[in-house]
Amino acid sequence: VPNRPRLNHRAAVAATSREVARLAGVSQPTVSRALNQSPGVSAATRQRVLEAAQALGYVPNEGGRSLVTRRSHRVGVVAAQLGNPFYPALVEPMHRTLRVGGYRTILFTDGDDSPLDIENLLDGSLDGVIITTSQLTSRVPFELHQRGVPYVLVNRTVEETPGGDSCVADNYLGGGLVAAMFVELGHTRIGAIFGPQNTSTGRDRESGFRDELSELGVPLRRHFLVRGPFSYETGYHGIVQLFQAENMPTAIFCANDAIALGALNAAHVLGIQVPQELTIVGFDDVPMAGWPIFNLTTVGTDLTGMAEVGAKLLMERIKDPQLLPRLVVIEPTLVRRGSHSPPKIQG
Amino acid sequence: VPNRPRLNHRAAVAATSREVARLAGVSQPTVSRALNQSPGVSAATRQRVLEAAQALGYVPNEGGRSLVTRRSHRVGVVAAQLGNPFYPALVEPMHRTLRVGGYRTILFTDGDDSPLDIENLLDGSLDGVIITTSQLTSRVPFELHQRGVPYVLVNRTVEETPGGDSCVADNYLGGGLVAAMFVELGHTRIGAIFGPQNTSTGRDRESGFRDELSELGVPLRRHFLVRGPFSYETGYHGIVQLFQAENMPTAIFCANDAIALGALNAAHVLGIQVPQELTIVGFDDVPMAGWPIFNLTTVGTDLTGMAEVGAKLLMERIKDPQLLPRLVVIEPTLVRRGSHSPPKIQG
DNA sequence: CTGAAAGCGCTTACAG
DNA sequence: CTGAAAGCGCTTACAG
Repeated sequence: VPNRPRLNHRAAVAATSREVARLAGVSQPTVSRALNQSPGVSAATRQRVLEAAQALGYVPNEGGRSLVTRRSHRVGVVAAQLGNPFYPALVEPMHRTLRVGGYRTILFTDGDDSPLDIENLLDGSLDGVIITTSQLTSRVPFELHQRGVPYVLVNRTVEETPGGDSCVADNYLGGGLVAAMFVELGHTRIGAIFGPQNTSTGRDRESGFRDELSELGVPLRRHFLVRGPFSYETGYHGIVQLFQAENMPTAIFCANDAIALGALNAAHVLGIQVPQELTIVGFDDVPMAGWPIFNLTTVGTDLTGMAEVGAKLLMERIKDPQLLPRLVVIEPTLVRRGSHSPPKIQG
Repeated sequence: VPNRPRLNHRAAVAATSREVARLAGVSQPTVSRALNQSPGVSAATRQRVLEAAQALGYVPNEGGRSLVTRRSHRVGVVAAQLGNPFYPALVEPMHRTLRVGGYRTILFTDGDDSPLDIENLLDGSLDGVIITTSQLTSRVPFELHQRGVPYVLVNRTVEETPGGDSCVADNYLGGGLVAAMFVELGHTRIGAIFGPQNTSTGRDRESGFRDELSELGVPLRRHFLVRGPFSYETGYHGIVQLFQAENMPTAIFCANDAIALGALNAAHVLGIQVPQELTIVGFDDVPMAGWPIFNLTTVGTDLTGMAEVGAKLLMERIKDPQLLPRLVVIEPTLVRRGSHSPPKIQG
């Protein structure tokens, strides 16, 4: 007798609807109908099919199903480094909302080091896409539209967004709120650590801040300015750089909370008292901003709400791709915590 | 003349290989062969096909392809709340490694509020699964094995892991390292905020800590103990609770960094000086632990390395499902930063 | 080197 | 109410 491979050495394989059908003594399409609650299946048949499916541990193959239904129940979410607390704060409620709506989240990252490969979004495996990161000149929305993939921009706008929705905070207004508070507190030596100018958030927060400051007649000095990516490191090195000069600002606007957290840490290292010696204000109000150790004054944009709205916009658009483009703007609010104060009286 | 819908009002549709074939003047299978670098396609034909594909913006439909190849190039990663800094630190390098290997990451969350639905992992849409969260008694590995889905456990062990790999830190040893340091520093009033006992990390870190302490003859007092989920809140409330009593510990072991960060924040609020009045030590060495403001002494487990190894184990197993189960254990190291010191001399 | 055929696992008209 | 047929978009033997 020749050796036969033992059964348990074979890789287990998934049962198909055909095998369920054989076990239940029905045809394969009947299995499909019974399991999908289709009308016109006798209770007895459905019962037998359910039992057979149960016995075989049957789970319908999503590939086969989506090929014919043209629905994958998967949504792509494009984010940047998850290490930036902004993204978990946004992706998590998005993921939750999508799941409740019956969609799974496929995470794509779009970093400076490894840019997003658009083809990954176009292979028919996604019912829609949420983009939370993209440069103003990105062609991704255009490509998605061309291929008929519903999409929504969250926290970003792009020059050309044909046939897609967006959900953003009024970043221009938010920047202005910070400027107004700085002036109200009596600051005159005002600096900023701005974000990238090729993103809508970077650009709008900056111009809102600048415009309001100039409106109020307070200058923003050139040598109190730093610019960099939306990251902890930008804030950290920004402070180090600004405080190497002899002339130093008393208030700094950070274009997002990641930058502000880096700034707070640098201030800690340099022995700069916040807020007594230096006011630091961020933008986004990520959960960490509320931690007592940071107690960061920041501009809140209801990230959870923004994520939920974004997810809902997308699910609606998936249901009805003909919807006209919609734009939801979230009103930012100043969250006054403990990292701001009037400037110290100077000698 | 009746109204005809305008073309640009029709939803754009993805081009198929058949349309590429027609445009290139070849048969549909030839398109497949040309685009997949299959041998035996003339250079001229390949060229024509590539041009036609380009012109139509053709991207092969992944559903159709994976149905026949039985490869989806997708890997499921099961994580808990991304708000816990541990998960981004783990998921990000995993995602990167998988992408380099040609796999996309599908993120699944498994929270206490909404537990993972195993069926989502079994519908044939995943080439493999990485599990970073699961209770000791979880049946997920067993189910995956039964359905022939390759899987790897990262940072977790489970009682029964047939046919899967795991990559974990030596949590027992790590717990012991902390105990030894506490004793070496001269602490006698030692407390801990432990994690869940139904997880391997919670259990092993606890028993390693306890065993080493008892080995060294230093008691771990019952009323210096708190237990809870691996979260910021557990640490925060743990400290608040421990410092309500008149008798207080001088050193506290936190079962992970999220707990330790919560503890540091509570100490800040209560005006407890760290490390002068209280030593706090964490576990994991997430990036934030190194931030100057926290400067957390912790047990490092090379999260990036663990993630990368986990991803590689899985990709190897996908290639060869017959591989015998492998276990990679990562040696933990004490990362001595600034949140520990000898106890203050007590009156 | 290329085309005609078969089939992956489903769902959905179409008959009966 | 249920089965036989067709087909979603691909890849892969099989002929030629």
